[in-house]
Amino acid sequence: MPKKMPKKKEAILKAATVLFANKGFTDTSMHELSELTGAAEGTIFYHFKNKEHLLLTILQTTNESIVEEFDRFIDGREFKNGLHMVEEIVSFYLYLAGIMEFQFLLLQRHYLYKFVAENQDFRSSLEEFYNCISDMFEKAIVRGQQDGSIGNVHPRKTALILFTMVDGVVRFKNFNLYDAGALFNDLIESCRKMLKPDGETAR
Amino acid sequence: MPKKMPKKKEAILKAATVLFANKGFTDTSMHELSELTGAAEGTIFYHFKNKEHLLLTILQTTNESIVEEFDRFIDGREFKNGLHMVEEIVSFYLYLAGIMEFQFLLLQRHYLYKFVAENQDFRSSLEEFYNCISDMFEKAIVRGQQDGSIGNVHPRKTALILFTMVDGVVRFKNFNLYDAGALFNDLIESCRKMLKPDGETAR
DNA sequence: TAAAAAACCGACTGAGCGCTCAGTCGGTTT
DNA sequence: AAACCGACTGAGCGCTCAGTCGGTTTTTTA
Repeated sequence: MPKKMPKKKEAILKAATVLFANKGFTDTSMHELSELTGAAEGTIFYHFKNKEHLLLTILQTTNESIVEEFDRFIDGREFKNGLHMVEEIVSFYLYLAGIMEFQFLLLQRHYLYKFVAENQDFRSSLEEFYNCISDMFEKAIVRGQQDGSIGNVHPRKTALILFTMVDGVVRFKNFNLYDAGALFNDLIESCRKMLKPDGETAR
Repeated sequence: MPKKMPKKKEAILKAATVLFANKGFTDTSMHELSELTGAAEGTIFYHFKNKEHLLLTILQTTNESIVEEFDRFIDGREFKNGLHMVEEIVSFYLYLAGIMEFQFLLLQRHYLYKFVAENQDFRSSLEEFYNCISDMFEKAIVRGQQDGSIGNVHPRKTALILFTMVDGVVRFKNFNLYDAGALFNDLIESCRKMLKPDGETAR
């Protein structure tokens, strides 16, 4: 983790994350960013060579901190079986999406994909995030199939479906359509039923 | 359905739908739109009083045609039971999201929510769309619980989870992350398992 | 077929944008 | 005490944008 960062630089990164997530890239002006942080416009360009590079920096730090959070989560925990691990990943994803609201919102915004299509650095960061999540689900499913807590499903495809599910719930929450919390129990229950071995009775 | 529309007006609506969906609202310029349609910039403002009103018109026609498609789909079909109906709705949603790619992409773009928050007309259109889909799922679930094809789940909440699932898959497809088609069979199978009555053996 | 109405045109405007740059300032090194 | 440093400043430049306006062409109507 990079420490010792100039005050203004840190303030700019923080404010820009919120603005880029809420208002979008083009709809956020450097002037607005300068007013909000108390930094002069020139200061922003002193720290970041241009607007796009500011976004890239935000995307990279966001990706790093999310991947790091998940690594720490997986390492520091014992899961009694694969199914339980899936459930915990879902919970933790929703938890993180709550406390890192703006970062997750940013990752879902479609304008990122213009940059991803044109810039390798953007692509790398975003791919790492997506792979991190889907690999985690896949590992949990494979483990569950070994210990018998999960039935005979296609690990990769089912991992992707789980990912789209939690991602969809987060999107609904970010769009202020529905409260993710209210759906939590039913979501976990749905996952259990989706994954449980054939012929078993639901809990 | 409004017929008899001036040639250029129709061309503008069509092109703007694609541009607003792919590039976003702010990143689409009226000049670009004028070049692409062969209409002069003045013509655009002759038909639509400003850029925002052009977007609103697109949102309204999009919403109307999607709701209409679903109404026709539900009316013109017999479902052998509630579960089957859920499966068919999921299929049809994915089918529509394929042939109306840009309209669905537009509906998912986050910048819409700035307008929704500030403008009642935007809000009405978007709410109608979301209610149409979730109500349909809910009705199918309730019917399934009556005919015994669906187990004891919370109808509304489960409807929302189904919605977030298909919506999530469409988003992954629109982001070019994964192919929705490759996930189709596993998605339907997941829905079946999620919904099936307790104690039954999977097919 | 002439008049009226609707559709269309494109040069133009001024506000706002990203970004530059010459320069200030307090602290460290030489 | 001179030289150098990174952090920061804000006026200003070149340019793009949404929206306007006075005029022309096409279509409808009487």
